[in-house]
Amino acid sequence: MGKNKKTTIRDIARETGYSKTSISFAFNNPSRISKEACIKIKNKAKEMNYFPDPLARSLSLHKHFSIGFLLPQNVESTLNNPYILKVLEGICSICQKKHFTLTIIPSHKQSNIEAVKTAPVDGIITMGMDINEEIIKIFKLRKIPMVAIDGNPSQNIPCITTEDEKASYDIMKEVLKKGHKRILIVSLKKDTFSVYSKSNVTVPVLRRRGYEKALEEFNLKIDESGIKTIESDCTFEDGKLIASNFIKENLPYSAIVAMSDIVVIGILYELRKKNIEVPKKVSVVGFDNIRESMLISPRLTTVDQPALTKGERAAELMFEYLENPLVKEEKKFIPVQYKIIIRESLGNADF
Amino acid sequence: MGKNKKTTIRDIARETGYSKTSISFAFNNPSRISKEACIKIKNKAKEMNYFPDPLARSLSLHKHFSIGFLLPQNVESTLNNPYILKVLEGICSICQKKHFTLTIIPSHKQSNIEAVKTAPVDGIITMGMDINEEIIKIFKLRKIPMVAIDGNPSQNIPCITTEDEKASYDIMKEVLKKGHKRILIVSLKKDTFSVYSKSNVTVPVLRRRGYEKALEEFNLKIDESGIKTIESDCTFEDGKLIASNFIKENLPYSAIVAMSDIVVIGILYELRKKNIEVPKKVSVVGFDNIRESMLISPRLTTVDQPALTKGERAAELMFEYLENPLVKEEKKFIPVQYKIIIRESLGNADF
DNA sequence: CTGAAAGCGCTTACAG
DNA sequence: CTGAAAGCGCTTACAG
Repeated sequence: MGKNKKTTIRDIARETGYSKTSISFAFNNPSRISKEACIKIKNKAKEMNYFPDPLARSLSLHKHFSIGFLLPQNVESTLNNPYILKVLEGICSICQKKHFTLTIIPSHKQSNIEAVKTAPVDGIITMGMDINEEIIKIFKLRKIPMVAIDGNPSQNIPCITTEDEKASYDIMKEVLKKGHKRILIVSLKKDTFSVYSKSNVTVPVLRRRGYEKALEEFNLKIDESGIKTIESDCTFEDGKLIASNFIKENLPYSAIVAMSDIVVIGILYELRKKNIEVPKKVSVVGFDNIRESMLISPRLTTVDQPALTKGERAAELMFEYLENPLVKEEKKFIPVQYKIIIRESLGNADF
Repeated sequence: MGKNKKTTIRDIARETGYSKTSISFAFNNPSRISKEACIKIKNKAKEMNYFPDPLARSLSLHKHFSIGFLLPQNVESTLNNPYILKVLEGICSICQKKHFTLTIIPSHKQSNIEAVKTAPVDGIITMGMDINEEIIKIFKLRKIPMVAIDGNPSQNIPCITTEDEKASYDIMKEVLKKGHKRILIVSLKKDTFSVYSKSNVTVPVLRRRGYEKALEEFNLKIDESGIKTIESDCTFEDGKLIASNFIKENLPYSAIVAMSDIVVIGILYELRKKNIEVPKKVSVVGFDNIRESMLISPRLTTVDQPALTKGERAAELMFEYLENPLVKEEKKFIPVQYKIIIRESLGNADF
């Protein structure tokens, strides 16, 4: 005891007189040995506090019993975003059901390739469009399945996705129907939710396209006639910052349309602090429908994304691949329903 | 390629003519071989898309390069609690820095023992007092370190803890100073944040003690003279439920004191929905100071717990043990500062 | 029902 | 600078 080494299968074999094979069977396949042997072994194991080493077991079995979640950005911004956390919860609840652990893989800009190479997982769920081709290659080399959430269908990776363009079109339309003509679009940096940005199809790009399409129908265009766009980090803090600049500039827009609720929550927080009434002075809409959206005053008009469901579907798909490798080649694409949620933060434009 | 097996160290050895030893050195200890050998090997490795198998590497090294976080409750309630998520973020940010992954271990009531046995981690961070002795035993057998957040100092496990009793005393005192005499205490179930409840010292118990002490000073006592206590799950939903019962009963209390912000947020949400003014009709205070506390109207009076810091400290302590096994025996106890946050949700009792 | 042996893919003390 | 060999602690096809 104490500092010595932990008990191994060999110790139990020695002590019981059975072979390592039998010990192993006692734990994994009791029907292969006699009842008597099994009982003796189990007893001795209990007595000696033996249980199979997970690492060795994994090596033999070629299984880690864990699925990975590759963070789309650094920890600070991802784990601060209620939307992502909700997705994580969905994944984790399926893992719980399957008795798997969930391995969070923080992604450094420089080293996420390394992280993906070494992560002790049976499969990886990524988030965001436009996954680095090199990362995809590693998955293939490691022969582990991969599922993308909010992925880009064209990358040939099974994915669970919201129709971002259409949803953005819809919510912008709501804003325009209220008569708004001077609009500040709070965009996300182009590589937000991109494990590694290279192509041009990312979530922010799609959402922007949706906005543009709706604007067009009203003869409006970004960067012209009072429609401006700025980029923000996907954080509460950046939302506050944007709002305070907005205030300094004397509220040059009648509506703010943002690509992420957490940013909007920051904006609303700051506006309220400065006693700028919403939607009287300015209307605000978001995207995601996180819990905070219905807590804040006024409650937020936004696009509901079923984050929990997304996580669950992704994990379920992953387990399908894990449990039935034959399915693997099938490239699935699972769309998930969004919903426009109209609440008080959107009002009529004040002509 | 394709369906065949992945490239191993032996393939590279065969192709380059060097031994497996040299291949390994090229990756882990280049100074042990000639520059020329190293280059040749690296090139061939790149050409053949070789990288060391993480599992095999772990087995040899006896390291997983991952630390575990044992969820104190099922996924649904833990990953829904912003306080716990903030702790998780703290842990994860340290893992990111150390290039480790973070393995979330969902805990089923029946099988968390099993989960702890098999989790592929180098150390485990738990949350909550009163950790099951059997679980502690497994850590010892696995020879992996353990750090408890909100742990019970008497259990002889290094822990990061808020002075729950004192903090609860302080906040209750604030409520009493405002003249409240009819108070509803929304307690957490006794085993909340307990991996496995057995002893009597759990977070809810300590908080209750703090409340009682403050009440005593005002000659008040739980279950007497208008002070009642009810238990809730640590969820937003249960908060809503409590509030709606409270409303049905015609607001028999002038103040609600709850042990968890997320519950309070549910309560406030429901009160607002029913147009019960806070703090005019009833005052409300919480515990944790999650972000939602300052978003909701009215903003919440509560106890600030530095959740992020807790997670960071716990992880840092863990890495200290991992990097310097000699420190291991030292039983550290790191207290973390709380702070009473006074906001609008607490008002004077209406005499 | 039971066991000897090969294998999982690495790392590393040791010898040369 | 280099390599043969043992070892990490399991699992399992195969033979008896």
